[in-house]
Amino acid sequence: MGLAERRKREKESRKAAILKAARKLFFEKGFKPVTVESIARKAELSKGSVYLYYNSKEEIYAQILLNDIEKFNRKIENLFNYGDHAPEILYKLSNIYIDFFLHDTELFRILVTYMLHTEDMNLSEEVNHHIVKMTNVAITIIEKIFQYGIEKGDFPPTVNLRQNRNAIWGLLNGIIALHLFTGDVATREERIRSTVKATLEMYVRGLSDVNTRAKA
Amino acid sequence: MGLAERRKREKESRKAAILKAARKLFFEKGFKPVTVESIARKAELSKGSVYLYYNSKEEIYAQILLNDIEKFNRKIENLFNYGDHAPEILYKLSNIYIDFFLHDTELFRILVTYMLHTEDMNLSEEVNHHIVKMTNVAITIIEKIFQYGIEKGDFPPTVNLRQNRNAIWGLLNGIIALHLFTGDVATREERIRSTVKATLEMYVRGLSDVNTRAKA
DNA sequence: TGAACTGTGGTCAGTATCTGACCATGAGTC
DNA sequence: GACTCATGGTCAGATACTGACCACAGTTCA
Repeated sequence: MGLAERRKREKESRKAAILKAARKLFFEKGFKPVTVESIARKAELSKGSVYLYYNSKEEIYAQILLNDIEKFNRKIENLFNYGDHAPEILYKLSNIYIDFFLHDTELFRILVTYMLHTEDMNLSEEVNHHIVKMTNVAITIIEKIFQYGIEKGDFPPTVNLRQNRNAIWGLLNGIIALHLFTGDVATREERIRSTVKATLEMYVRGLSDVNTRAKA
Repeated sequence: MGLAERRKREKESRKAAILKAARKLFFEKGFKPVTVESIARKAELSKGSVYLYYNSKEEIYAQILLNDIEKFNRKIENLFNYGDHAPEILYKLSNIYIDFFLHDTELFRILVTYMLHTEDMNLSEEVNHHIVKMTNVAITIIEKIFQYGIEKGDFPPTVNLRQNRNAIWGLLNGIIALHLFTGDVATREERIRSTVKATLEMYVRGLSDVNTRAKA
């Protein structure tokens, strides 16, 4: 409650307004079609002011990614704290991951592009770093779920961590991609969630069958 | 939702912040002891900025008075619209008037000073004008209530409008003044309201008695 | 009584913040 | 390969804000 505090508050409020405006536009149109001028107008500022708070259009984009990734990390932080069985944790993680991309389809496009090793996105090292980091976090957590599942007896001890981790990661992204870019938008969420759910159930059943058959 | 609108909004927000800060300080300490610097600090601005929005300390004060007076006027606007009998309207007006000064005891002090014709407040013509105007509005409404009471048969047609108007105005201010500046603050509101209520009831009964006795 | 002191309303030169015309560049067109 | 167009980024000028400073009224004290 002072003069300096007020100015600091207003500065942060400006930065947040720019980010909020940019997020909406990026979400609607993607990266390239959004002009800095349009971000400025939506944030009720001039273009020059936008450059007072961020050094480039890309920096704005990177900041949005960073925020989203942090939010994702916070959400998966507690996955193991509810005493769920491994398949349930796997299912919860999938839904968090789906939420994430329903909220930011553009990020998914970047992620896919990144995974395909194309360089035409022309993203900075910083942005790339965030994406890599997030990808690693997600992949690592899947591996941890399998590890946990083995320890708890949900999965047979013979499952190959790395192999299953990659399989889940692949099927998750594959299903999301398939539905995110095709079909009716209105039914998209429902289609993704139900397909992922069914596929995961099938997959987990398959894991146990292997075990059962091995025992028989 | 545009750039110009945002700047206008922020300007108004600054003016409002200054007024809000000043109101609190004036209410606590009166006019003189409040420094412009203290208003600025409470509004999280510098003194110079305060002078960007208002030309003088007195102008700030006048603006607060004006706002309060306008609020008062809005409240009494509908007094006649509920089909109440004249004594009830009189009672409601009294309570609005009491609310007004419980909210701004300093204004009451000014009003009393003004009514005593002393010039030591050194208020500008503008401030004086507002006070006169408000006083006139209140006095006029009391007279109207008596007029209305005669028409509706609540009061005998023989009552002298001007005489009764002055009497009510005097007793109202007298009771408020007595309790506002004496006794325990905690019980102040209750003391004022109950005394005014009892006095008004007595007064109205007196009016009718005159009528009854005249008829007998 | 008047010199010195004190406190505060009001000023203004300096600083921070904001703006949009302008420039450089790259993509698309013929 | 010259031209047009769109847009990311720059910067000189405009706007908003700050606090040291001044004038002066009121107070103290010899």
